[in-house]
Amino acid sequence: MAKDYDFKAIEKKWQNYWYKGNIFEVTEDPNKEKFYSLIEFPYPSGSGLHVGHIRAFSSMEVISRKKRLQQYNVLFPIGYDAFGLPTENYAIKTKQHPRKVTDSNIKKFEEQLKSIGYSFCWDRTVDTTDPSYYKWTQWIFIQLFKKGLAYKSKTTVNFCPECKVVLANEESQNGVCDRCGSEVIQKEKDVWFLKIRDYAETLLSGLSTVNFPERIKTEQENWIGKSTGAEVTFQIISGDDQHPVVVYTTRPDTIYGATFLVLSPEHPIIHAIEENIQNLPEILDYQDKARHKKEFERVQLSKEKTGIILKGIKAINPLTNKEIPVFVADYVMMDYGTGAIMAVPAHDKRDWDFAKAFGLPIIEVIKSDVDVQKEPYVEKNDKGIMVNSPLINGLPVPEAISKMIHEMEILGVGKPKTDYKMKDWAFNRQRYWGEPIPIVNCKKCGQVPIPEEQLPLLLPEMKDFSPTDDASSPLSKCSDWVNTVCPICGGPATRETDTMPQWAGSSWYFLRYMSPKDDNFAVNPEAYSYWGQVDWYNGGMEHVTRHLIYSRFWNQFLYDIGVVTNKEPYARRSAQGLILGADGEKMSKSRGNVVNPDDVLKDYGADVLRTFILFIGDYEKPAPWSPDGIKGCQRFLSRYWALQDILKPDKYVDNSDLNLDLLIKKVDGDYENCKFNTAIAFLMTALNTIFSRGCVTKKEINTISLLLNPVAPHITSELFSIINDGAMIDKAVFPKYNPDKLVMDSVEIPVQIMGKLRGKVVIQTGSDEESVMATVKEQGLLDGKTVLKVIYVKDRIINIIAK
RNA sequence: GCGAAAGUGGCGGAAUUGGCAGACGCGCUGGACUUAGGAUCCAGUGAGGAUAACUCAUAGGGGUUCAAGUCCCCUCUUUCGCACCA
Repeated sequence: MAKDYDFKAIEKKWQNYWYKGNIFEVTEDPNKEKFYSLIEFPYPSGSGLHVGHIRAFSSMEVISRKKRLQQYNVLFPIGYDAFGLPTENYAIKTKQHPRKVTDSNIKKFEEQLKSIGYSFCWDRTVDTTDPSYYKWTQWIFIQLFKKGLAYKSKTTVNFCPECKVVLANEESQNGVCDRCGSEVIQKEKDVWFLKIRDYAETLLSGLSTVNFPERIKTEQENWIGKSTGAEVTFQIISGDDQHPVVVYTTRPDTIYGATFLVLSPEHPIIHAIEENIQNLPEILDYQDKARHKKEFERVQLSKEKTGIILKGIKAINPLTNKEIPVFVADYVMMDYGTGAIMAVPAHDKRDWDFAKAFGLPIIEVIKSDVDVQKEPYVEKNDKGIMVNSPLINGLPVPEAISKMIHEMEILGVGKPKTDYKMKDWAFNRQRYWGEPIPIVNCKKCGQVPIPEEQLPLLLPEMKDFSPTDDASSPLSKCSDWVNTVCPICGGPATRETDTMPQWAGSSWYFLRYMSPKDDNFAVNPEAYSYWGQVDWYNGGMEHVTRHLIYSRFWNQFLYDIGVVTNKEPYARRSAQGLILGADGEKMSKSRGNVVNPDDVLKDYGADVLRTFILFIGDYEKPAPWSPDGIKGCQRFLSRYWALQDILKPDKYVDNSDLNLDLLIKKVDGDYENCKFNTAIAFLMTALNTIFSRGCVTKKEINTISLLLNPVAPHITSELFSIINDGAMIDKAVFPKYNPDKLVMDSVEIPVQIMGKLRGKVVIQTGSDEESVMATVKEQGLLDGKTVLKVIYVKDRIINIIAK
């Protein structure tokens, strides 16, 4: 009998072999095919690794180890996305420097990751807060600035009074701060933006060139929110003057049904025509109220339409030349389209609600069975036919749209227009622990990027980097650093005191891994030409509309300026599901259902933890942690260990019950498709077969060891070396299956009579219908019935229709 | 409201894409070995039925088919994403 498996000692032994020997480090080797597998690098929080990380990393860990055994040159790097608020807040609270906090957190993460046995290329570790890294984050910002893709503009921003930081729209959904959950308020500020909207089209079209799950593509498409339509100019009559107001519509074909115009409360035209607005005080009051409603409130209170007519003001429908009333209403948003709409109540729910509330005319322009006076008819299938629309009567909607746009162009009142929901990326934060924005403000020269040879622009050393109450950056308190000279004219100038958002460093880290120590390039061109695209990137669904879009944007920009040669950074993307607490709820400290991986490691060891996290369920779906379930994986691995006790020379073993070729095909294929749970289930079944047979061959142990090695590398390394006189499993080759040997000689198939299961017969593989029927009769399954019809699916099933 | 995905034993989940529903694991029941069992091994385990034949079972209802968890129609539920987007 083999000794009990001492996971503590054996896991330590192999980790030493891997990490001291640096065996996962790779160099560009043109003779070997490369494989670049990437995980989302962690934020090194003080609480350390959680089980969610382990699920997220384990998929690419399995793929990386498997690809190495399959003789690929595998780049599987690790790093830390270490700028950010929690570290800074913790540093302030504990009166330490964030640098110190970050370093000790990173150290802890590294120890934990190594104790799980991950096969990262440790020599390539990057840290976004390292000046040698953020030098290049700043460099990319300067390139964006030089191309006019970084600009500063005054806007109202979402401000979290708790974190004292400006938030992007993505970080303040539903009007609450993403981080602390407190209510966001609106504040007027100068804000840096990156013109991601300029890349909306290529971000959209690029999706067709990559292998992302459909749900991820859909989410990104929705986020970008492309719509096509037209801009149409209405003239507003204000006293003796006419003012053009442009509306955006996706349905220019319905313009004959446009019976009123609605302006957003913020629309600038209101100020221009205010002398002719007879009920101006009422309007000003409404504007004021709208301003105090936060954006999310305007959205949430959408049930009731409010608005006020502009008395004394009219607009002209440019197609009918009829006068129509003009309203201001907060259901129209200033930041989408043009901030003004033509309302077509017959065919738009919101316009219809508004028209009903204000007693406005409703004119049907698309034929339907619906009485549009009673409910709006919203066209969905593009099959409607236009009515009451002189220029386009009788046309189906799609043709009506293009004809109408054409007519509008002739009349000079409209033109085609494409719009996007996605807004430019607010790119600054008023915090200390981030990359300083490398721009100097000079009274004479304006905004001047600091010369590239002066990068990195280091964060100044400060004693007190707590946030200010007035929403300006802590860096503004550091006057020595703020006051500088203009790189162009040499005159006095001041530095930008804001820092970049946390998304900055993570937008290009996958490139830095290729040449993490290069001083001359963000990414070394030679290294890039070898590693190129990330072959497979796994991460969370929560990053699909932020990090994944931002980093695609940066990569596309770097492609445009010739830094990289692939337009898309990631060839394939997968996403793991959440690990929930044992109660099926999201893990959280307040619920007390958090599983600490260190405890699991202590009780079961790394291999069991790794196996279980992959066996727990469908990789892409959420799965509750099961404290009992993990025991099944522990038993599985100890049964695997016990294989050595029943090892017999090949000639004494009848192994016709186990098809190794099929096993290889299933396991390999399941790994490639993220079906880790079923891959492990197949290996369990193989062990069940072997143990019920009672003996095992060396070939079987070796095949199973190699198949299982990516999941449980320690125990398989050990057993492989025991069985093979000290040979190293990482020098072995992953097994290949023989396609000719996938089918067994005989197969048992079900026999159905009248569609009901009535028995089973064992047949030679590939038998024809006659011989199967003969077997069926032989076994008396027909019971003297008359056969009317037989449906036989080869090697699968036979169904007999009989009386 | 719009869009997407999903609903299978006590639980996590399988099902070669229309072909034996419940693989694999947990849990549970009985047994063996044990001073002991939160160790290990063996057997059983969807429900009903005399533990037999058989019948019923994949959210509910209808349909297509020799054959439906899988395809079609309707209803319900859940999760996720987007949301006064013009």
